Amino acid sequence: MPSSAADSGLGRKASKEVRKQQLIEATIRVLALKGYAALTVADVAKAAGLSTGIIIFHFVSKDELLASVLRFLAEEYYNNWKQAVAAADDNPAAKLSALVLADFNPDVYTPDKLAAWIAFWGESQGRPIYEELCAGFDAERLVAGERFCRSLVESGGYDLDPDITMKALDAMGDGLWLAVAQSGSGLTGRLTPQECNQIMQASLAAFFPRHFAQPGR
Amino acid sequence: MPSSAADSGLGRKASKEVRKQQLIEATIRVLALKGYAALTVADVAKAAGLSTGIIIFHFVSKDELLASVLRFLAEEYYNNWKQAVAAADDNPAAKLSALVLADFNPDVYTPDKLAAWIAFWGESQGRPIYEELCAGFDAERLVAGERFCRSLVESGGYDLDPDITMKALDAMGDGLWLAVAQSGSGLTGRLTPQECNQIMQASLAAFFPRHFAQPGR
Amino acid sequence: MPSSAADSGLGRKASKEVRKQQLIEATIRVLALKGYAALTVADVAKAAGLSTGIIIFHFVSKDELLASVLRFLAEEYYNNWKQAVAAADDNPAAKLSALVLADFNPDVYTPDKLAAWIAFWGESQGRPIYEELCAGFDAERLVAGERFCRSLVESGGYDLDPDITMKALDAMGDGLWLAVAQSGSGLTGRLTPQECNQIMQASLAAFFPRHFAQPGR
Amino acid sequence: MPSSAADSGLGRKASKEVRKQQLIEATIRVLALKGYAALTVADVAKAAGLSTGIIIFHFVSKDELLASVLRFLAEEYYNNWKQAVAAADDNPAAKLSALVLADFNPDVYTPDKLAAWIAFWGESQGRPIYEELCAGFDAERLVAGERFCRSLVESGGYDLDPDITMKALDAMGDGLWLAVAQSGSGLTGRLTPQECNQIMQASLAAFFPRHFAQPGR
DNA sequence: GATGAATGAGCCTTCATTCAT
DNA sequence: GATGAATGAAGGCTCATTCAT
Repeated sequence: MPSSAADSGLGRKASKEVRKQQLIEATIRVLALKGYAALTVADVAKAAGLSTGIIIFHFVSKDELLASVLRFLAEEYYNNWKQAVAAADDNPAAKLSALVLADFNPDVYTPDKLAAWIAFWGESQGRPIYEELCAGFDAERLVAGERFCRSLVESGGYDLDPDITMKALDAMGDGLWLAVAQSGSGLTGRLTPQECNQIMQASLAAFFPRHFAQPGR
Repeated sequence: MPSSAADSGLGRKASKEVRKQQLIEATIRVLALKGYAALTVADVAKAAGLSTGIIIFHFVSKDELLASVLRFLAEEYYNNWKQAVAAADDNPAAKLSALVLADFNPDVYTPDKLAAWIAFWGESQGRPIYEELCAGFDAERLVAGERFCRSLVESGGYDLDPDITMKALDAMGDGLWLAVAQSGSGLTGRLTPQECNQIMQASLAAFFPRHFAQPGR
Repeated sequence: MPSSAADSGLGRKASKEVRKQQLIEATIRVLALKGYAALTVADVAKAAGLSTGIIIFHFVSKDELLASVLRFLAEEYYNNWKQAVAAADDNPAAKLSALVLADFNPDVYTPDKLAAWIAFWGESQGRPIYEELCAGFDAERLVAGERFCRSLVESGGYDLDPDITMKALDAMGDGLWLAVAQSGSGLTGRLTPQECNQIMQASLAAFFPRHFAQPGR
Repeated sequence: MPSSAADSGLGRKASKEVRKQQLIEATIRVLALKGYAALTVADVAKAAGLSTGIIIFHFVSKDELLASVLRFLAEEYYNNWKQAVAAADDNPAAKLSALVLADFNPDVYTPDKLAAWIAFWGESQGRPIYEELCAGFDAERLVAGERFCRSLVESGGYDLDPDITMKALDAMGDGLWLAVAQSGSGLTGRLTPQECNQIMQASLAAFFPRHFAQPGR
């Protein structure tokens, strides 16, 4: 059967890595569409325009496929904020802003990808993969963010605990992702990545008014 | 066969409603322990100290059991914040505080229950149940919170958009729940409901410094 | 819950035998409605306006209930043709006619009852009950019929084998029952007991034209 | 695992249609052996020397498997009498004889296949499949048979109603099938296809003595 | 590499039977 | 006698995985 609409135009001779990436992306689409529990290898095969056999061939098992997807997402996430922070002006405000706003880079984060993330969150109970793959990365980001917050608190004389503030911003980021991910379901009050960006900027301005301005004012 | 440890001491002839509630609570425990995808009817039966047959007898199907669990959680959530707001002092600051802190009432929200919520979030894609049951409740809470924020903004002269502020607080609440739910997994930086309460209070103080003080200062 | 429409007006104190008969009749109705494979004890209970427990109480098991139904039908069948033959005029033509037409006595044979019979035929494979209960009765009827046929052949000088003739009439009787039983399903060309009677009389006239006239002529 | 005795020597990669036919035939064998109610997918799989999964893979559900069996039987039945009538000499007596005797063609109708038919008769209540698949075919055969009877009545001057006569012969055919099908159960007076043929010929001779002779005389 | 028929373990669901009330 | 919640064995169906082609 010739390639489906989802095939991305790759022929039968795609290299090993290209094919794996193609399957990872198909899995993300299915995860967003059906959730973790309802995802089957056959669904992924169909979404990729390939057969079920080839998935097991490349990934050994369904669990390993899903672990590869999570690994891809985690690395992409890490690279995305790392690079955003590196590219930012060399002052704590710009760095912190880059760190927390990187999560809403529309080039990287479509609702589909966020929905895939939420699906993994929901399944992190009882499965050690999530922790194994994400715990270190998460911690590093929290530590970096807290350092920037501390600099701002010290230089701006804010009455804030930098640890608590970073945890608040981190939690808000997760919550906004959830809202974006559920936007596909038509839930009331759900958001676009652009709106999230605005909400996050407004929050930065609330916590650090002498370093950030309310957006749009 | 003697009752298992999970039986809660209820005899064979518990009333229909009591038995259903007992099964709903067992389901929440399993959801927290194994996640949505790995939950089986047999797991729930074992956790409740009953047989698999009785679950279908009372709930018709596994899907209907899970819908009943979500319905229970959604109603409990609604009643919890409604009652907290009603019991609060009659001023917008107290009302808003009651609204957003109700989510961390330790009498209601154990890590288990939050993990169950996250499991449903992860599966809300592709299943209309979540939206059907929760959309209206969620919207009502956002509207109420925004009204309190607007009062504070007007009386306190803050440079804030009430809608955006409430969405920020709401997202933060969801993100904190996620952090609590994952505390069972040993993930770094995860939180207890008490810490969440503190973080949320700190955030209220950041947004509305003339109405709330930083906690512990 | 008070008695359903199917209760036949019998109160809670029905005697053992009356209650068993009530349950047998409910089973026949269910058999006609749903067939043998789909019949459940709960269906019968509902049709009788009673609980499932009482069926097992009276009949020990579902198999025993169904055996009782078949036993009832077989005995009713036996008594019906025996009595019809006994009541007939004392000549072979009248006796044979009474024998084969007894199957279409509308006081005894409603489409429901015939459908129940067919359901048992369909399940007679692999279950010895049918044979155990019916073989002797069937044989006795065939022997009696053959004797009447033989008398007619001898007295009428027909070029017929009495054994084969009786088997033909017997098979036709079964086939006509099938047609009546399926009349509930709306199958084309299906028949009423009255039409069967006519067809059977026409056949008697064909086999033994000097003893029977074509009906309606 | 080596193929069982029932495998018929077909390898793992039989074509889709061949495999489906193989499973249909296994189902007929099980139907004859255990009846409709007791038939399980596992029984059929075992009888075919295959696994249970492959049955659902090819037929979607047990119900669809059984419907496919009935469809096969109905088409085979239709083709059998159609072809027999077409091959017969071009006169009404030969056509009618071919029509009614086709049912006892020993190349097509083994006791197993007849038992499978009876099993479907018994379950036709409450299930519309039987009617859907067979009603049209049955009607066409009755109409054709009646036409032949009418020709004979007109040319032979018989005092018969062609419609009633054909219904009588049709019912007799069904009843004889029933007798053959139950021959496996050791019921007294049960018949072989050859005996049925003889009985049917005797009946044709009884109805139309100027066109058919009593067999064996 | 790629396919898809085939396998079989595991799960949801049904339902005859039990038994406390 | 009668009820109906509870049990648990059995069966239909799903789906990850295998493997002949």
